[in-house]
Amino acid sequence: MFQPTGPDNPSRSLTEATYARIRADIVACRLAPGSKLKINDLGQKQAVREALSRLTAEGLITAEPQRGFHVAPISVADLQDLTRVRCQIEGACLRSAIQHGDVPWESQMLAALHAMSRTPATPAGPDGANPRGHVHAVFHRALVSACDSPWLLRIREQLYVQSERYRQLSMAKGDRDLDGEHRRIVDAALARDADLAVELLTQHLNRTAQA
Amino acid sequence: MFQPTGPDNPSRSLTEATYARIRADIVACRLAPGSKLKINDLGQKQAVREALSRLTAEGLITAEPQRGFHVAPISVADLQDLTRVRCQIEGACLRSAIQHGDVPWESQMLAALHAMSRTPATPAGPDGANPRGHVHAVFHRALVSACDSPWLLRIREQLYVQSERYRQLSMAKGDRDLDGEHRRIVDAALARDADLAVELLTQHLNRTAQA
DNA sequence: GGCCTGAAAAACGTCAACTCTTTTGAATCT
DNA sequence: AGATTCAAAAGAGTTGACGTTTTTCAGGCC
Repeated sequence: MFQPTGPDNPSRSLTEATYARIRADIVACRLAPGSKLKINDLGQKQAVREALSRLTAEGLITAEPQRGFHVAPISVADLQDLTRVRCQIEGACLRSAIQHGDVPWESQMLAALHAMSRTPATPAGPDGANPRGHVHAVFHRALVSACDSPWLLRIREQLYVQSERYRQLSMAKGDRDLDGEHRRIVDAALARDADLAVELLTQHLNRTAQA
Repeated sequence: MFQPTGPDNPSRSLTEATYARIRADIVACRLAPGSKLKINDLGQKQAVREALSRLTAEGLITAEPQRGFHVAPISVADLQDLTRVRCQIEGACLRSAIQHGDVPWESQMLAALHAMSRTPATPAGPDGANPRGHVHAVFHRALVSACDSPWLLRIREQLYVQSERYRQLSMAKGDRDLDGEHRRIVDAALARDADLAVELLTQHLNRTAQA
């Protein structure tokens, strides 16, 4: 039979592909927050329903029985709350990573830092791929990759995805020295100065939320 | 977040009901950790698939394409990690609740405390209903209900469900003064002594994890 | 006896048709 | 005009059947 949709089809199942596509559309705000999601327009019904169910549990979508699905709304209050919690969680992850980090961890951070400095802010490919957003996610993940708590990392990932939606909207405010901020965080982490690193990270997150 | 679907609460949709049922079965360990889940045995296929998808995103189930679903495994390492993170999250929730709590919050706590002291540890109804587990969940939710951070509460709820699975297994160790521990936490909360309340809560969670 | 081979059976994923609820909009009544 | 009612349209939820992949297990080979 035919293995559907997509120029490159790495996914094994249609459901998986549909899930990834809709999720990317939400995170990139190509699907407006609060807007209604019409199942029939999104692809094969079954696959879509399953994908939306997963996204519901993830907090990117809200569901009401017999009334369909909506993209989760956003608000300044939500951003403020989200940022505050992220500072706590990411901070805890970073502390743990600094305590347990080994050489591969250090290498990963530096590699991600370099990749980011060499990736210009391209205006979003038409296929939906966003290289800048991707390296940014990779960097922040590398920063905490040595954290020894799977649960903390899982929560962190969940919150990061949420923040991505706001980040997409505040783009173009490119007057910040992002690379410099990242650089200083890495320096503090390499020096194993947990307090300083967490402080810098907190400032970084709070600054990002100003938009 | 989630309203259990009992016999008296017929859910509007089959999917919703199936989701609630399977979830309850996992939390109560009627579905053994790590065991394979056969879709055809669980009910109508579509509803089951959708329910399992949601549970996957919630962390109660693992999924591998073309290979079906498994109940998420449990381990001592996972319990230790989970407990550590829970102390942090529940602690943060409790601090916020103590800071922002009003009279209705105080009332809720006392009501839940009383309900628990009057609910004996019944040996699990045949319909799956577990009154003791329910009032326990209600109490811990009431404790932090005045927390002003929706995200913290959401994370807390997620982690609580996970811990419920372990709690089910460690039942019968009824030689602890649970009501007393709960009582002391409430007293500290009412006295607005955040440090003491969090300390007592941490001890409470850690003791529960000893099993 | 242990191991590889391959066909049958089970389970997973996909699809199209059907039913029921919600929504919409036009005609009617106050 | 504004509100109300009811019927048609749209969309959500459910069902059973179909194709594909994985797993099982019996038979043969080393």
